[in-house]
Amino acid sequence: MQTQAFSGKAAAISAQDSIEMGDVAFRGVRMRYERNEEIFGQDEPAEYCYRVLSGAVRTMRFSADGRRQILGFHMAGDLFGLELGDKYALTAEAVGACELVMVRRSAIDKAASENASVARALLQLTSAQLTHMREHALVLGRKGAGERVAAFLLQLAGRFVTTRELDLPMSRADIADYLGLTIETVSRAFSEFERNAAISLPSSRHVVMRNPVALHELEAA
Amino acid sequence: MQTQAFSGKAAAISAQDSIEMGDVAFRGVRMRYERNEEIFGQDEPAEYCYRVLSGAVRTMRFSADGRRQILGFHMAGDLFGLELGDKYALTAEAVGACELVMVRRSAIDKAASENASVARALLQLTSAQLTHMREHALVLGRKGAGERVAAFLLQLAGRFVTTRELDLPMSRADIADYLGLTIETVSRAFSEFERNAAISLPSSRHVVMRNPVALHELEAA
DNA sequence: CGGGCGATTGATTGCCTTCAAACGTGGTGG
DNA sequence: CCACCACGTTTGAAGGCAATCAATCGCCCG
Repeated sequence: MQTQAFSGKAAAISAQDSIEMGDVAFRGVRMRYERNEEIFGQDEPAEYCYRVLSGAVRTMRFSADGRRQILGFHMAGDLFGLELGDKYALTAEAVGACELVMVRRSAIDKAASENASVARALLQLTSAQLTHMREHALVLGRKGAGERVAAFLLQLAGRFVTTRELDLPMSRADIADYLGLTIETVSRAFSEFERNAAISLPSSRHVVMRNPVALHELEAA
Repeated sequence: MQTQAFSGKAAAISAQDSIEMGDVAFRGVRMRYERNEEIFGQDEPAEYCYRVLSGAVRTMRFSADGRRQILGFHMAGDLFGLELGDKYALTAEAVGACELVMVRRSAIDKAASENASVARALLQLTSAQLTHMREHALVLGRKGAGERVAAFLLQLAGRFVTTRELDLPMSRADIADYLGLTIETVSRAFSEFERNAAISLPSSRHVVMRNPVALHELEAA
């Protein structure tokens, strides 16, 4: 097994190619995926777990007749593909070109059964995802179109505005399938926010938060 | 600490008042709650974890302006209130009169850090909830009213129809807030299913699956 | 028998989707 | 280097589905 002790910044250089969980850093393989390339598919054997180095990844589920629901976007630093079962429960694709580290799940599973801090980190990650999905269920079940888009922007901005600039790695179609809307409705919401001076859109993928307070109000409307 | 070794059916009688996680059975206190009574509220300190003995419990989140999203229903045997943080992330209420067992979270946390099987059971539970929320996100984001109600009935029926009879512990309002719909729309869907001979409704809380295949078709429409 | 609450049904409204067209931009080949 | 094409985005118009508003029904309990 390729695990090794990990001690803070001392391992910073090699950490680039590893995934840290609790006390353990798992050395992995660096991979590059191109725009819209599939990383793994639902029901495939779940052999690997991934961390994003650069770019963005979307995870999603499909309904029987092909409708797509995006469940999350994963950016630099985020882990995904951590399933408990032996098959992936969802599909992952590269939003744009991206670099990932992949680590064998068997290594992580083994470590988790031997090392409590790894087990705890696993639980923490799963629990964080659960919290995110619960919040998202509230958005999908009980919010209008404008509120959903505002919530999305604020979520991407890290909820507390440090920089007011925001680069969207994903298309309007991705945003729509994440928010349970259509491309057109998402686009109209952006346009409306621009008219309200809540944001400005120098380009379709670049958002400037002109008035974050207004966005917060739009979210809870 | 009130944990004790648990060895299968030998402990069946006392298991009534305990919660089993992995190798360990946590002895708890039996509680009774009346219809609509709050069991715990969002942001309250998360002191206890619960198991349902009888009746049903709903867990939910509220938006800033008070709209309610029910995240799950918990029936006999189900656990709820297992949070990682020190506060509950959601609110739990009794759907109808119900009996619960409650166990101190501190006991479970301690056991989890000492016993890998408990830690694993915790992860398994959290992961199952995550899977459920993902599926629910697909329903909320991408399905029409009829499909949502059909999916709800099939989910309650355990997805594979053993008995065709179904007793709904919850009101139309609860179903509506679970599915992101209104009471009226849920009611209309039930009526429509009855007209289609997919179900019959001897009373508003009692559903007979007359044609499960039709329901499956309605779900994916 | 009367009161109250949950459920059903009907009529209308409104929001989001659908359908359709135009716009802009980035990339490619002439 | 420019023209053109493709694709993502925006905008407009019309339609549909679920929400809202409103009234009645039915049942449980007092």
